[in-house]
Amino acid sequence: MHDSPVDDAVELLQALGLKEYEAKCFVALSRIDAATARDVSDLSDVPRTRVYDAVDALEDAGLVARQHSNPQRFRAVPVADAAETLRDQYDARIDDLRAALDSLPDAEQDGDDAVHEVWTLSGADAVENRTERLVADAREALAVVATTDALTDDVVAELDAATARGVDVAVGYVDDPDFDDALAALDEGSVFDADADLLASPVDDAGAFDRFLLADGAAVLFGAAGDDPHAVVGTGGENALVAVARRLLDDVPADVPLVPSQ
Amino acid sequence: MHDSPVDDAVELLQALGLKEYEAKCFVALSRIDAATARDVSDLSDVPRTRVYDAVDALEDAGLVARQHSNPQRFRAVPVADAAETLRDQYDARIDDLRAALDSLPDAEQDGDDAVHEVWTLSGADAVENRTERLVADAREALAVVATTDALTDDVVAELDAATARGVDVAVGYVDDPDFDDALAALDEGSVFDADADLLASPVDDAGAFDRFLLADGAAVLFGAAGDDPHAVVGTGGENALVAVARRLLDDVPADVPLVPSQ
DNA sequence: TATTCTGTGATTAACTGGGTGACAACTTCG
DNA sequence: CGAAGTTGTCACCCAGTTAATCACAGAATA
Repeated sequence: MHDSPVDDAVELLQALGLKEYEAKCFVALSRIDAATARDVSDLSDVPRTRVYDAVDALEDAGLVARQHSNPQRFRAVPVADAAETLRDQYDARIDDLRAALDSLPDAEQDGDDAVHEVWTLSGADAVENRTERLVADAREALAVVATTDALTDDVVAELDAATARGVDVAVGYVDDPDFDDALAALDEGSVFDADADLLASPVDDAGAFDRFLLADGAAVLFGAAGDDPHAVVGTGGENALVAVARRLLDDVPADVPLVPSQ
Repeated sequence: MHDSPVDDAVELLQALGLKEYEAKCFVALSRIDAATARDVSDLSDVPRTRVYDAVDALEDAGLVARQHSNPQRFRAVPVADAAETLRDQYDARIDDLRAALDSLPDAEQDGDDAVHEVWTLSGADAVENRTERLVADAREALAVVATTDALTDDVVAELDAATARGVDVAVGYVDDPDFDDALAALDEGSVFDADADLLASPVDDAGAFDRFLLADGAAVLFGAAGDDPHAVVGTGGENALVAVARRLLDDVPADVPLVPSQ
């Protein structure tokens, strides 16, 4: 069963950094035109004496307007404006963060350029971003097998860009009616016939992967969606993962370039 | 004096919801290519035994990749990817929030349509959004006096849209070289010559305002930038603020429509 | 084998946030 | 005007979280 919209909104606001009381007060105020502290308390189960604290914070965050009368009356900013205000604040913080991280003093130590390393990565967004980056960083050859779900617009755009800059892109064909649509933007010549079961076969006991990339014969990525989205990435030509990758692509036509043709 | 970039980044990450240890570990990892728990501890002042907890959380958030060896090695996702991942997560939450708030059950009680009310609003983003909304909601007449800083692209776009839908828009001219540029998109006929000191005069002891809007003779907004960005908004034709508004616009040419011509 | 290091767990202290009550100032109403 | 109720501010307590430290078994290294 599903939570009520009220609880949903409260939880989301808390996830966005508001305290429980603040979230409840804002939701209550969003359901009413204007209200006193008592009204808010009755509608939100927040103790009346604490409504004032919560509303102070909401006012500072730009989410509530206040009428300085006695009794005071509060009003929530319109939903669209509240969402926009929150988005503005987070965008600003993230921009600042980028700047701060970019200007971080380096602390490099051992130039330990290990050639064969295997890393794991968690989270749907992280997998998506890493996938795009791997495509964007490909220099000469790129093989991809992925479900239609994994081929987001952004990924396809990166594949396009890779083709455009001269990378040999080979996208494995998966038996899915939507697959052709997803790749409409790509050159047909770069699509080959992949084993439909390839992605379904369990590589480890965690489950099946939904995408698989091999770039320049040196960087590999296996990505899994599902409850626990994660990816296994391998870097370096000596990597054991590369062997696995080659093996999985056994049935690729001979003219599909999987490694740099140097 | 200013904090170091390291401290800045740590604070920003905490503002974005990370714990202190998580933030410090991520910053440390961002300064180095790959590192063991000990390396991270040395570089971040986080107790070594707690680096593991922190990195677990960072991995779940998609901000850190892990090499499952002994000793384990950790690597921060590239700055651009990290920022993108965080932004994706917040955008998704905010979209969900909008949906939840839109489907909130109403709890209207007293149809207490007070005609003269004065509200205050805090925060630069909230003021900006409220300004845009007031312009967007104008139906017949709109008078604006603002500094060039207050006339953001979005506000000018809204002014444009208002003119396009038949609203009589009157923008007070402020003596600023950039002012003409800011209003290049607007019809020249809608710009009048305002008293340059109008915005500088202290209306209350909080300081000067940087924008002033009067819509349909019924809605008023005074906005102040500076250390404590806030706005005073008045709704309803009977509002005392409207009188103040009219008084401030004494020197407006007679053909500038300040109230609906009904 | 001896020594050092890694990774996990338990434990404590400090802090934050939720929850309750006291109380003076103010409003309202008889 | 006085009584009764409401409002807004504070102080306080308690529980859950998080920072901080220690103990220890297994692994790696010399």
